[in-house]
Amino acid sequence: LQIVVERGQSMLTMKALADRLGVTVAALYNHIANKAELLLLVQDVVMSRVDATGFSGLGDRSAADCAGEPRERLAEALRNWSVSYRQVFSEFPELVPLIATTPISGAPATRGMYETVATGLAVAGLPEERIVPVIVAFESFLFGSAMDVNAPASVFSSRPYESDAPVFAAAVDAFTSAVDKRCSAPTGGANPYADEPFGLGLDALIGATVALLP
Amino acid sequence: LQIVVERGQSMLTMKALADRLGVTVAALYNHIANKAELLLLVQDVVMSRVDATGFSGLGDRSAADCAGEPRERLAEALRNWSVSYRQVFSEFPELVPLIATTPISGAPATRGMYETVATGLAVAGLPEERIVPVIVAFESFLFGSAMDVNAPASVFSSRPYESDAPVFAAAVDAFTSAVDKRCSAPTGGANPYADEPFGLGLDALIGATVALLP
DNA sequence: ACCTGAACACCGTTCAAGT
DNA sequence: ACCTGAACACCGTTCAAGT
Repeated sequence: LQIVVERGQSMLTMKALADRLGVTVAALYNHIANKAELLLLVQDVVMSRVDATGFSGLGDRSAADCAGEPRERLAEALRNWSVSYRQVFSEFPELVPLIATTPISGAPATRGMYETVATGLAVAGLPEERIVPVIVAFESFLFGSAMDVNAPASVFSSRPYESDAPVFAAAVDAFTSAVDKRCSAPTGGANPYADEPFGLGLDALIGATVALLP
Repeated sequence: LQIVVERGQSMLTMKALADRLGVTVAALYNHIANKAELLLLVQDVVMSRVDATGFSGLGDRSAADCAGEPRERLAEALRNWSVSYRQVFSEFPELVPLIATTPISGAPATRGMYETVATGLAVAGLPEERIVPVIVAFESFLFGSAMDVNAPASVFSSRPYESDAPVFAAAVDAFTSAVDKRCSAPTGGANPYADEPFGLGLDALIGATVALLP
């Protein structure tokens, strides 16, 4: 029955909408202690959709056809994982603040993902005490980026008031018109203006991470 | 009277606690349209506490005693701004998701900060169409970092379950014991384990930004 | 112009009572 | 073991009525 509850990764996460199970609100409390526990279950099923498989084959030095040198392969794994991570959580923006401050105790899929990523970083040669800082730095950026995707495309539209911020307004115009010119959305975000900042920050973090390798 | 309301940057932002004004909840609706408008006012007063003054003197090439070369000075301005930004919003974590997705229309202090930062980046020589992406990338990281500060220090404590994530658990141990050894908190965060990831990501973003200068 | 009191629809949670 | 119905304390919002 919990499995059905977990399927309710859909929006709002309100009990009223969890009544798609054709059940009273009070009945839910026979299966979960409180809403926090429900959100933990949802968090874990959402986290399980993040693709961290790129970190798995990082130790295979024997294969002669392994793509590129180790630095390149780690960069690729970090990039794919980050894109997937942002993609998944941009669909559940209301979960972001919760996940960012929630202990992972009792969330098996979440722990599994951390284990995969940590293992990949370790076999790539990252010093052990740097693994967690790297992961946390990436996650901080990814959480913020996921929220940014759900910002309205007009976050910076201060059109009627432009006069008191001319330089910034000009920079917004220069950026938005540059984006409008090349129409394709590289990482497929909903907010077209969110992709370039994401790529810029992601490249910076990846570059700094591979620079930590011996 | 609104000024007094703005003073209520204190926690909870609930109307019930806004009754420190010795007034009924309903009376508030004579001054604001709804809670969203109130939060906009709070957002702006919080944003006004972010220190962006480091970007102001960036154009002074005449002064012979200007500290270091332009790249160094921009890096310093970005660092001070980021530390202040994270510091301020780590005190109001519940505002972060709101601010990250709220248009800045009608928020004068917020617009003022963006103008200062944008001007600093422009005079430093950053191409105009890169200004907004850089700011957004920084903010994404800063929002995530601010939430991370408010995560319990034990976000990664999966003690009883360690067995199924041995590599990650070892990495957590290596990191936490390394932090515990050097007791000082560099940026003064509440969560001592949040400072190193923040510094790591911040250095990465700063490095990538100055690399964009011609 | 500004405030109060009462009401409304919502939310998370509890609990006695049923089967 | 699992569900219901009713109740509780809370929240944001509205509105008639006061001064």
